[in-house]
Amino acid sequence: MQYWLMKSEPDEFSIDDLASRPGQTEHWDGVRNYQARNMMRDQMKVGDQILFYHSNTQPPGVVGVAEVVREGYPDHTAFDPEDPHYDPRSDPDNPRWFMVDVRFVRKLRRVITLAELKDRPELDGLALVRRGNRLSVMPVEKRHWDFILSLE
DNA sequence: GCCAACGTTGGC
DNA sequence: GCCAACGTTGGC
Repeated sequence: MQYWLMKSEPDEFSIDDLASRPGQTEHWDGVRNYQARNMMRDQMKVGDQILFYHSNTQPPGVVGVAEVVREGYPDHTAFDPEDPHYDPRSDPDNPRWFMVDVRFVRKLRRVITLAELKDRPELDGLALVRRGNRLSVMPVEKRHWDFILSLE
């Protein structure tokens, strides 16, 4: 089993939105970055655990846990001209963008803020706290996962 | 709202 | 294949 961190802007899709979806499950659509796509298409497996991170909010930080319930499949929002994530270069016969389905596991008792995570030498090497990191999907080592949740 | 970092695009 | 221009992310 592997561990991941996924970013979402709470104004767009928050941990509470996930918890209130039917089956507490939603597809993670709209990712338009090749590195993130490759991870969702090739590496994320059913049962993998996810840190749910709120970005572009005050304060940014880890707010909950989710898990993968369906492995990579084409992101249909890329085919829909009405969708804000429409990409005419993605073809149903040769899809460019992929997504996974994730299910709510739990909310943390408190937000573990980015500022706290940056302060911790134990998290050196965590992709999230590397300078300039903009990936919206990234792997998390188990030792980092355990440490982050120990801060709760 | 600013802007640094970084990914993508497209002319050459 | 290089790289300048441009767009986006996301913290602050």
